[in-house]
Amino acid sequence: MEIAEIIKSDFPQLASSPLLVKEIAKYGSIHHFKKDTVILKEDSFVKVIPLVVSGLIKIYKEEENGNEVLLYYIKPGETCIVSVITGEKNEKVNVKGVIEEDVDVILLPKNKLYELRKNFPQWNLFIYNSFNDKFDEVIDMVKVLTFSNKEKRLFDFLIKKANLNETKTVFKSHQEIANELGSSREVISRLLKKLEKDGKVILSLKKIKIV
Amino acid sequence: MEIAEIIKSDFPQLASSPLLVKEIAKYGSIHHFKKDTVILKEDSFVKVIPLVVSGLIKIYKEEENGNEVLLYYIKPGETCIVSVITGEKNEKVNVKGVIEEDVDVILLPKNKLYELRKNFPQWNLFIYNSFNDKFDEVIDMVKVLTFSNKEKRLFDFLIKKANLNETKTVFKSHQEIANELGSSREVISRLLKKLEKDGKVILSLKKIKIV
DNA sequence: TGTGAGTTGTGACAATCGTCACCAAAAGTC
DNA sequence: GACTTTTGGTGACGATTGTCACAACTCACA
Repeated sequence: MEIAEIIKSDFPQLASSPLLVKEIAKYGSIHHFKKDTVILKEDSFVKVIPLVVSGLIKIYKEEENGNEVLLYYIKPGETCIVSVITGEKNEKVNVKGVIEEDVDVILLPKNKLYELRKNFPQWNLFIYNSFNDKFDEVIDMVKVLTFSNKEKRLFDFLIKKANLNETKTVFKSHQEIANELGSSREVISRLLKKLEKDGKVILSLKKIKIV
Repeated sequence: MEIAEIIKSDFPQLASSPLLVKEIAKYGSIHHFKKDTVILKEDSFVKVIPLVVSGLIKIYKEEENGNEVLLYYIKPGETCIVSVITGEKNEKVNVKGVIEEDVDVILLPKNKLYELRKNFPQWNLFIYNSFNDKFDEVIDMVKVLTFSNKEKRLFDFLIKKANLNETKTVFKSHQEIANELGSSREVISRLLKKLEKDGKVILSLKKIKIV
């Protein structure tokens, strides 16, 4: 499929400007990345801006000691605001981005950012919206972390993750979940067992179905 | 002092464009707000965008049950990104903003936002920068909330808050701190006592000095 | 100078959660 | 099929933290 067609169907906010669509089609290129590919490396400079067409990208923060904190996922129809902002500012990235499920992305060269920002208000609004969405997500995370226990945090995570696919199922091991939530495997196992007893999830190997 | 002068001395990023300074001077107006004034109300629409000249604004999220979560402070030289973004999007605000220390602000009418964004790349970059800064702060908060105990969280908070004035002193009661950190007064008292024993702070009534 | 509201100190207790230890079950490998 | 690796289950224990209870202190102001 042509880039212009993809933008029109998957990025409605950008599609409202035919000139902008043309511009993106002209300078963008389609790429495919496989699961576990690192697409954002801490302390590196951004060269391209991704517009996610399919798949899922995980953005998280990694500590010196190997700990990680999940921040959010980038879904189809979204872009990576960290890339956009650090790209515009010519600064180093301070989060990590990894392909969670194979993605198709349109990549825009970083040096086109200024032009897009200057000439296309729709682009700017798209960025503002993206920023707003992710900011809200992270703020909500702060709220949950402040007032809720791990069980709520875990359940919130499962709901959010499960909603990203049709089967309402999370395909992850307890260890993987523990890593993303900054907890330990044993705790996650226990809490999942409790959620199962309460009829909220159904567990099987590397597979958690939301009831 | 003239608005143009203030911009030039306190908002270097904006001052790089004389035309932009002129524009802000033309449509902005200086206002003073006293401590505890609510300047951002949840579920309301933004009418003006503040550029903080002096003082401090506290941005936090309030729960239904009265709980609050401190998100960040807006210092002199900064603007309120939540206002900018929700202003541009014509959406309701979902956080609360209260004057923490008497402020002088330049207020810009919301309907000038589009023009500024469209005509002045410096404005846009200023907004991007502001967004980036606050996003980083909140992300860091997620990290601390995930991996650190209350003592670290409390000490981080004190450091950050104390650095906003020259005396390295936080003028707050234990109860107020507990509210902002989503904890209880007793816990904060205990931890502060511990910090004092460890020689990290000096306590007196409604006053905590960082050593 | 005495009173009261607001602020701080602290012990006791329970719930939550991280960690260690060890086992069981499932999947992959030869 | 035997072995190894990965994944999941669970008891025990201690540290952290929220809560209740109650005492003590500080300061404004009458």
